[in-house]
Amino acid sequence: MATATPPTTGAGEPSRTLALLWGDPSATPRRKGPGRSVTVEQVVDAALALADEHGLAAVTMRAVAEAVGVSAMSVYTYVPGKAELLDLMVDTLYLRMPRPAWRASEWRTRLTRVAEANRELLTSHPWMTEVAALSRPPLGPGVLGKYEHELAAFDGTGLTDLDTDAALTYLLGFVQSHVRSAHDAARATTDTAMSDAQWWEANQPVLAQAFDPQTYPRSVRIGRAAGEAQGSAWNADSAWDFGLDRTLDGLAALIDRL
Amino acid sequence: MATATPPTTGAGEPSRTLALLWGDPSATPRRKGPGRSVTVEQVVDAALALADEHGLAAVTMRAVAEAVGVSAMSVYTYVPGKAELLDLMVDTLYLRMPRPAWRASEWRTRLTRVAEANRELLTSHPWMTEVAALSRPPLGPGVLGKYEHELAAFDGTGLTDLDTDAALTYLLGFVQSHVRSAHDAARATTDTAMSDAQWWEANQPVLAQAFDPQTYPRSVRIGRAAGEAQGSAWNADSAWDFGLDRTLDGLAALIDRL
DNA sequence: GCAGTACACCGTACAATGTACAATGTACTG
DNA sequence: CAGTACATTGTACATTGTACGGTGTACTGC
Repeated sequence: MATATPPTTGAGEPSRTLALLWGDPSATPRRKGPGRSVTVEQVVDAALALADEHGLAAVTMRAVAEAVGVSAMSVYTYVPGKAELLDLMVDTLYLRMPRPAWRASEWRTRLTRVAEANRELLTSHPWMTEVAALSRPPLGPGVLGKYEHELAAFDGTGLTDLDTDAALTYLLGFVQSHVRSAHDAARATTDTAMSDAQWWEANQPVLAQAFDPQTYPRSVRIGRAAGEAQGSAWNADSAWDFGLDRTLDGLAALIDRL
Repeated sequence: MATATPPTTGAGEPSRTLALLWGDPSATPRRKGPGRSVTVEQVVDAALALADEHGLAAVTMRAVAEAVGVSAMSVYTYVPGKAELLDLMVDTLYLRMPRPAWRASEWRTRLTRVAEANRELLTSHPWMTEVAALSRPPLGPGVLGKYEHELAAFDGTGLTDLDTDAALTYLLGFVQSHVRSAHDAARATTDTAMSDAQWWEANQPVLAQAFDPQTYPRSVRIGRAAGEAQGSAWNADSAWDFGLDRTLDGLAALIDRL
């Protein structure tokens, strides 16, 4: 960051990002200067590989540049800045998601597929939960195609247009929230190189005094119960099943009422 | 970041953070050396003020130091590092939340209050959605007190301990996800100094081609409908009402079934 | 009262980041 | 063939968290 003010995305030419996202139709017949050594797609793929293998923090302009074999500053001739690169990464992955036709007649089955597909995507690319916004995504072909496909899963539910949109956002919000929690939990045990049990053991003296059953009766009881039942205070698969059932039941109250 | 490896939190002495969170009972009778110029609480409050007024990015160790009137490095005699400072900030705000007794007899009313209290907190301190983890929070008195209080809202629902915990996490997940979206949407219009309408206008040429009603029939129809109905593609209050109703209905399917 | 020591405080320094800027060279247009 | 637009690059700068070592202070043991 060069300045203290928040980095403005593509200041001056707001459509530059959109042109990039939509593949810039007037790009093929280039005019002057030397040929480009790589392609935007290669740059984005390199960034994706870095993020998947070493986390979002590993996606630096220099690292991306080295991965594609150009200097750091050359990356800026392909993308206006890092923010736009991240947008492209997200849209690219959205674009590559499979879009099978909705055969199932039950809306619950279709929405379960939607949720599971998103869970898989975010689990394979955990950094996306730190980047992908639900309410103001980059309007690229990936985002739009995904949106259209997932909206189609609501066909036949009888929901209004506005309710369909709200329902989809709600469903995706659950998935994102869940994967984010799962990722946080996994990272906590991973990068401290300390299991739940070890951590608990090491902090026994402080915790014994803090976790007073008189002051926090429910917390202590539930903490113990959760630990015994699922080996840890938080189990990803249990939470997923619980949350998805609740979400679909919540939507059922709207859909099946009609 | 001094090294390329991820910063380990309190390496060597894992209970240091906990001692800080719980107010370090053996801290009052200090032994040697000069008296401390400020207190941990002052440091945390300064960091909170910075985050609230200028966003999370404004919370730098130097800025915090200057705000309390010490040098940058002196902050490290109060907190082990920035990660711990953020933990303290979160726990402090949790600790200060009001905890009114649960008078309402209807569980839906009580859970609505829980959701609204969290929405208010996160809306007043939007940076918390970037920091606060649902699944592995800092185990301080604020987190624990809040947890206990919110668990109590489920008294009388007949849920098992495990289900109560899962239900609370689910409810809070919705709130966090919602506020995050609202924050993203607000920031998008704010720091580009461009309204929804202006943005749409400026990108008309590209968008007209991209938003093809043949390829994306539902998206185009719904985008238009949303824009006309609520002036923007995403309306925070509508989304809140929708989501909260769905969440409570989803839980009702579990609770009222008993 | 004095020596010793533990600790608060601070200045300096370093590695890493995004990216502005200006120089250099290339390949197309007239 | 001259001119120019553009890809590529090295250097540079501001900003970040924090490691390190020096300095002075106030308490402990004699």
